[in-house]
Amino acid sequence: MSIRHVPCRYGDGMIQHRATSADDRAGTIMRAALDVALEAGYARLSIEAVAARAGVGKHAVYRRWTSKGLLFLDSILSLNEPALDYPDTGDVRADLRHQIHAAVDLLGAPPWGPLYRALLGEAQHDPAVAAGLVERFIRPQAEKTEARLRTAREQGQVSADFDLDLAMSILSGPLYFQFMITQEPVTHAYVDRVLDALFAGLGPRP
Amino acid sequence: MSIRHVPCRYGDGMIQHRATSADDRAGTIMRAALDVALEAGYARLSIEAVAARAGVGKHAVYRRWTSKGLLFLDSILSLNEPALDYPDTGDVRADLRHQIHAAVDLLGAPPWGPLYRALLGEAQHDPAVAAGLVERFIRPQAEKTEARLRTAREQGQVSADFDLDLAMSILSGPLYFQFMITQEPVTHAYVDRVLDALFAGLGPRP
DNA sequence: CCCAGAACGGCACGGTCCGTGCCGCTTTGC
DNA sequence: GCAAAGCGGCACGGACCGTGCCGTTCTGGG
Repeated sequence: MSIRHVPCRYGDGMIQHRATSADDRAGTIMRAALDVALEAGYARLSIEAVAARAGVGKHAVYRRWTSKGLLFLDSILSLNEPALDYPDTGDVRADLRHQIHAAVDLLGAPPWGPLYRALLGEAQHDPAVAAGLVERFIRPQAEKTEARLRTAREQGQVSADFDLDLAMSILSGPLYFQFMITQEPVTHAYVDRVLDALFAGLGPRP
Repeated sequence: MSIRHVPCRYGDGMIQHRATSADDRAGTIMRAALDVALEAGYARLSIEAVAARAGVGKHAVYRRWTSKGLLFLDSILSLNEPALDYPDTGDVRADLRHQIHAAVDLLGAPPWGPLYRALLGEAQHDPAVAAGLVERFIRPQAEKTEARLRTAREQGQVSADFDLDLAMSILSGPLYFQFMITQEPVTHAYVDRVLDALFAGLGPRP
């Protein structure tokens, strides 16, 4: 059996191409990219190194991805697209805490933490990577966050005035700040302190 | 008159070197780096291009900076180290708003916005750049923010429970998220919405 | 079943930029 | 006034880039 024009099985960063059920070349290449990045660091991730590691020609890479950044984006997302959903136990703070702890455990610490940081760095230089990252990872997460907070707001667990469009920025922003700017570890304790501060607000309470 | 071992006149990223009052080579090189970055983008910023633009040999660059990232860090900071102080009018929200608007105007929009984004991207790949950026720009800003909020807390304008160590993360994090992750414009209106949400808090008000 | 076309691995190429030597000259500071 | 250090210019080997061109293998429509 053969498939023609596999519809972005490996993401929008990929160029469409033919493939068969036996065509694991794209997967092989992405796995090789992760291997090289894990072993040598993102700085030494080159198309040549990936092709050599995967045992394919450079054309096989260039035919599928237009840049190293998009290859790396697909490589990372091919592993982590599942998970990171919100539970709904009825207690929004507990649910947020639980989901953010899971996200931080996955993306904030080795082995994936350094690679996720490198991907975010690449996004600062390559608009295509930034767009793909937002479209395929950040926005879906933002929508889940917004949905969970909307439910909570209807139940009176979140201020009726709260601007849901800002939810992702306000909840994740401080954690990304810690991760990307100060580059100190993002611990569960830190997440908890941020959540406490955000729910309480800066303004004085009567 | 001559000076020996100029003490980091151009920042910690620089290697110590002799200089005289007539030695404007470091300044010339940094200005050339900014010129090249502004004209061609950070991606095409190479030591060779900077040296050629500055009219110096490559050694003159390598003798002063150990990496392209540290040269770029010094170049950016050499322009923007002043300003960005907090006023104290007695109204903490107005003061925060005023200072953040100024910071966003300077670093969030052309011509410096794209270069600041590139610098933050470089910091994701080069720990020395990240460390220098935090030490020389982020931490001083954090301390100013903390100081202003401490005063406000003593005056009852900020919740007595608020964790001042988190001030910079919580106030700046959402803006950096918008700037680096979604890469949408950081407008004054956006800053105001974030401030409103942070002061109100997520939790329901009685 | 066959064959045109596409993808393949391998190789080589010119190009850019790296970081480092060496040369001969100028500036510096004891 | 002289040794040392910095200087611009130049050339080098090396890493990767992105792109051609081989001859081979796979694939899918007729």
